[in-house]
Amino acid sequence: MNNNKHSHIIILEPSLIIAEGLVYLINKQSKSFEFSIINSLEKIDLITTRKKTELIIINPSYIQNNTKSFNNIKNDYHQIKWIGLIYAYFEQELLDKLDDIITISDTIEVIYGKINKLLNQENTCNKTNSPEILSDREIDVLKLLAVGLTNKEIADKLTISIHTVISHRKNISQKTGIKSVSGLTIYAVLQKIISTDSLSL
Amino acid sequence: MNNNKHSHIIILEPSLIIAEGLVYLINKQSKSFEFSIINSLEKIDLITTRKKTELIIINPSYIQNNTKSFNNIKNDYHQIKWIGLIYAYFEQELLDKLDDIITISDTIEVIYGKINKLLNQENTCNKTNSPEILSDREIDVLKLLAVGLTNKEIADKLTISIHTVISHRKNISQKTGIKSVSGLTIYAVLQKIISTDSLSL
DNA sequence: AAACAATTCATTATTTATAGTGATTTCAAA
DNA sequence: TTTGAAATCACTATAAATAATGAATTGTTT
Repeated sequence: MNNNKHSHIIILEPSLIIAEGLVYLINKQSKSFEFSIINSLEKIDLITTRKKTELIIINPSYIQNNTKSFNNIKNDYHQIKWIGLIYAYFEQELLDKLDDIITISDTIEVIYGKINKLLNQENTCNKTNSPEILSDREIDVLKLLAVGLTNKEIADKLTISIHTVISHRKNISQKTGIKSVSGLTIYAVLQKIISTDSLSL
Repeated sequence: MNNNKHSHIIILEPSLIIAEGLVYLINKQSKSFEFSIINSLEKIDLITTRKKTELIIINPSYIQNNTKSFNNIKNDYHQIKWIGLIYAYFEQELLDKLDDIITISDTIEVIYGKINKLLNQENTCNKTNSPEILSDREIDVLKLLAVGLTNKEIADKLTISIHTVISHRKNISQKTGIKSVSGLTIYAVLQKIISTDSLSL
């Protein structure tokens, strides 16, 4: 168990609902943490200069568009542990950059356990087995396909032409050997490219 | 503005983080609400018998697999308003059953505004399109659809005409509120109508 | 007997998806 | 520097799915 008084945790999460809910629940488990809720990677610097931060709980979307900044911060502050807070689908490659992952469906016990585990360990790198057959863009397309969008809708969403979407789908089907939408959907679920959390339970 | 003291709100959301975060933020705006956080449709009955509920904030996944229960509750308690709390993709048909929608990215001002708007209006009924469980034949069709067969192939397999298959599919989509093949596939998986083993790779 | 749900089949018009074949640009690895 | 993968876009022709309406038959249930 973590005995440090007032370990400092930064929460980087766009939804205030989620951020405050997390703070509330962790506080209910233990008063030994101090929190800063922020909404951009850049603000990490401001906070860490004033206060030693031990853990950052981050919505991976902040990394998605700022991989460079993220890597810089990670290099600057080796001691900081990173936990991904996820409630949508993210590429496995993205999640691999983090030390651990929690989801909004996790019980507070699980979350609290993971936090303490990270704060009390020196180093544990995790590597995962991602098939990596599909390219980034193909995964983008597959994600949208698997939630029911048509080619046209996917094109609009990704701001590319429908021809490109069709092209990607051709490649996806070739690479995976799966032609049907239903097959690709199940593939996406099994590969954790999409989540059924939203539908289950 | 809502002047009722202690309006009662039920929150039906699997993620405690989100539920508690929502309560925290709404409370910060106004102390005039009382909350019950629950995790199944069935518990609505228990609570509403003891306390008059005016609003239910619900994660639509609870409806997806229990459309029947949902409709029953909606019929039993006409006065209750429903707000969907979404952070994943849901079919529009599903969301149409609700009076309004908030997302976890919404600011508390937006959320608070929507709650008050609903609580202060007398009636804005939106009709429900009575969905029921699928018939035997519809399940036959869904099974084959969910493993990737085309309508024509399904027709051949069931030795019926393609018109009949299309007819069944129309009914399936109406009953479930799910139009896309991928959505129906996930539905079939979650309903254990098919197993992911059949297509695993 | 009347009402109803389930199953079956049909037509027409329109929208989407698929198959096949190219092509250009960019960027990283050999 | 050549090679190749990734991402982008295009054209043609065909196949498949959907929407809107309609209807006949067989069973149950009331």
